[in-house]
Amino acid sequence: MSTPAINRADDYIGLVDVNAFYVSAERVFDPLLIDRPVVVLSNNDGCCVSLSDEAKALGIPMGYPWFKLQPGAEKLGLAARSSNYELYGDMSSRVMGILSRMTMWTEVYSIDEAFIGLGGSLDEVHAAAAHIKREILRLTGLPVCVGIAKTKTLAKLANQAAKKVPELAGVCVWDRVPESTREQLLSQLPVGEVWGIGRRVAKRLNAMGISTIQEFRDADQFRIRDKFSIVQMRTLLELRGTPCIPMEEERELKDQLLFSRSFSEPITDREQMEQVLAIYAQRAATRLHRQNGEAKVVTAWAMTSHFNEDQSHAPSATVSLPSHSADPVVLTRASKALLPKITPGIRYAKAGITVTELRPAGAEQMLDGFVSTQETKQVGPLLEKIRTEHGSAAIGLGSAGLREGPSWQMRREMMSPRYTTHWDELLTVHAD
DNA sequence: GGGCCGTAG
DNA sequence: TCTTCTACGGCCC
Repeated sequence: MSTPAINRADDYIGLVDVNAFYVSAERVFDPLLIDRPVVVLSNNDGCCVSLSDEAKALGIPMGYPWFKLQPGAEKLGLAARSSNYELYGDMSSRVMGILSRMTMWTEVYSIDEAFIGLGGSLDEVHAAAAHIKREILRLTGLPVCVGIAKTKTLAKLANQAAKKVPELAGVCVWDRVPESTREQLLSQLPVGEVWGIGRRVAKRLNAMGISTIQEFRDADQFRIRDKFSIVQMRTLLELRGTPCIPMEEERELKDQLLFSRSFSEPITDREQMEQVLAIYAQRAATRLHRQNGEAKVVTAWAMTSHFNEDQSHAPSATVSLPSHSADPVVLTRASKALLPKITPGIRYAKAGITVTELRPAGAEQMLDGFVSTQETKQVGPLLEKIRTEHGSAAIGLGSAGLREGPSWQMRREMMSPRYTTHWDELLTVHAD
């Protein structure tokens, strides 16, 4: 990614985002899902994380639990898919690739969103965005909307307008909208709709008499900073058109890496928790290794369900390793520090492994004094190679080397094939 | 620096 | 049947 050295008057920020990304990705490969209400479910088939417009029209809210929908799904004509992250990840890279070829710069913000840099007059910028939208649809089959403005926060807002106002046809250049229309919009939209203003802050703002975006933008910036934080003041200034949120440099290595999963049924004893931690630590090690990183600190944690208030327990154990490592053996051993803190009988709903103080693998290797035997033997890379070639269930260390899927393993009962990344799951087209 | 909170998608 | 997962920044002590 390259960053413009200066902000010129004809530099604009675009926010491109795929409409109902997971549902749209499923529809590319299964056209029977088009024009139907469709939801994509979270891990464990727990709740809806992506909804088609038709599903939204049925009144299904984001995050609604699937077990409550399932009984009536057929009658509603509602289709569901388990989330297929391999497919979405691959589709996402295709979209990001197109964006980076068609724009001055691209900052990938999430799996389905990117900020882009565009230059020129308002009309030129609008034409460029419309072209980008058409190209993404042509090359990937995915529908996107584009919002364009002088700041990230306003580009986000413009993107929402592009989605909601049919006349805009999916592209909204904020400064091209008549001022009276913009002001009317800002005076109607609740302040919580702004990027960066969440539920808590919105509630506190409301209590101060600030309920619309317009009222927030016109509030005293220093009062906002004092009552909240610098973050909210930046948001306010961005709404006034002053860029305060810079482009993020693409980082080779993140600050932390976390692997966590909810269980399909609660875990109540230490043996099962030990198995889970072994598997999770190995998954964390695999990801760390794939990112070419190693960690100094490992935290293993577990928690009961939020919906189980009377028995709430959230133990965690942090271990500082003698030296940086991405070795599954080392991470697994460290994660066992949690076990003594597990109370038998408590119903744990979720566990996770967080690794922090990351650095690129091999950095300062010579200064480390010694390298562990497992690392010398390259156990991690070997495990990963076997998993890649024979599937992730093929091999595991210690308690993780289980043949049968344990009872707490996650449910993914309605998963689509990995059409774009596995030869044996390619889409078959029948012509008859 | 660690723990917690809030936010985002 | 009982509610996702990952990452970051800021505040506070």
